[in-house]
Amino acid sequence: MSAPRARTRIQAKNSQAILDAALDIFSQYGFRGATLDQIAERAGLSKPNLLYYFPSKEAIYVALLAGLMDTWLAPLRALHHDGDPVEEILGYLRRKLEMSRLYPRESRLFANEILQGAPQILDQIEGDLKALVDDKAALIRLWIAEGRLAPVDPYHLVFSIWATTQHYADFDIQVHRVLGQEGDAPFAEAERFLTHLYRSALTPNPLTAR
Amino acid sequence: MSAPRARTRIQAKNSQAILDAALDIFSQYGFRGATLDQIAERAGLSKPNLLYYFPSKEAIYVALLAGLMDTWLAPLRALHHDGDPVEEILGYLRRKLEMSRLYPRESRLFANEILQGAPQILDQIEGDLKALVDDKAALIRLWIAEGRLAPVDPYHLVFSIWATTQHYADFDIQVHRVLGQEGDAPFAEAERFLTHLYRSALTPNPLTAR
DNA sequence: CCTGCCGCTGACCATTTGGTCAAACAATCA
DNA sequence: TGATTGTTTGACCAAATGGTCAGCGGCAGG
Repeated sequence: MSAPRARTRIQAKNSQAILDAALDIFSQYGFRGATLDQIAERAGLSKPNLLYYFPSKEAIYVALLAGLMDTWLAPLRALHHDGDPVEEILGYLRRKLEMSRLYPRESRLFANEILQGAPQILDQIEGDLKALVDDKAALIRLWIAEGRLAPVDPYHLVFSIWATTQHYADFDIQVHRVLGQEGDAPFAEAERFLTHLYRSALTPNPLTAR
Repeated sequence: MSAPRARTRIQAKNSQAILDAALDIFSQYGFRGATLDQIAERAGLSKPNLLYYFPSKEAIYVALLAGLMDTWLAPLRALHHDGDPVEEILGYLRRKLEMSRLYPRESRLFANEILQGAPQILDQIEGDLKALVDDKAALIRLWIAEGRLAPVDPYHLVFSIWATTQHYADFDIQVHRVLGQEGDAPFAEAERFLTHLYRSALTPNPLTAR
């Protein structure tokens, strides 16, 4: 997802391989549960060679998280005042679900980081993330005041979209086993269900609209 | 949540203290990331003393998970055919949210286990869990066929309830920081929001009902 | 009060783990 | 080609980690 700054071809290739392998391992076991040996083996490199490219285990982890937040918030940033409010939010829902489908490891990495108390990204949560959500919450309140959206708590609306979409990445094992399915089929079904869910709840009631 | 079988008072007290401490640690760091020293310190016992009560780290972890699944599924089991379908599902939603409020550590332990590939509970997921969801999905389909519930995919309805309710336990740090609140206030707000969300989506439309 | 078991501990052990380093090896460029 | 820079590795290290064990103290029942 994020390409590291590199001077030579070999550097670009190997540090990318390291980050990719580290994403596999960290997203599954969390920072503490992952080992450099696991990452090195998955990357096809020796452990000392890993540490030639990154100074420490934590540096790899931080490098992964560094680029993640921006990418992760891009779908919400794209929520704009123009257009129909309900369709705007449904578009956000679709983009977020697509993120879960395309980048499940990143979603799990994020989940693991938060479960462990968000030691690395707490300031980003209180800073960028909170600011962005505050901003979009104000927009949603505006839409509600205009009668173009049913009156709902904008923060919990956003939380519920995060929860439902990331669930398909973070708990995909459970989803697949319960459904008895494999592959991306659940995502298409989820999109249909969630679209109905949010369209019902967000469409303003014409009988009570002013 | 689950009391271990014990013969003496001291056994009961200490193994309970161990399980309580282990729940703290495992739910935050996952199985691999947790250490016996952490658990021993939190339990106020020495590490050899831990291993006097449990034969291994894994045994503690398994003991925690063993009782969890039943408790975790109790709210869904309580979904019955009697009563109004919409209110039944809203009741399930409320019970599940209450579980997140009262037992956030258990929720995180479960989340961590699934993130790591559910090595210990995969068979329970494919067995008990799937069977229960299949059963309740059939009930929901019945309600839909009777026109007493809007037509929705029952599996993804359940998934979305899991996702939205467990989110407030698993991601509570994020929720609290974004809201700038502390304590249980988010749960009350979430209940209001989610009630509206699901009531809107599940109430059958009288215009299209047959 | 003494005997035997339960509870507990310090010392110890093997393995794993994050990390270092000197030296070997490969690529590049003047 | 030779000098320089970039890349890789085997050997090694200290700390952390899961686990063992002999023994000691205390409490309980006879």
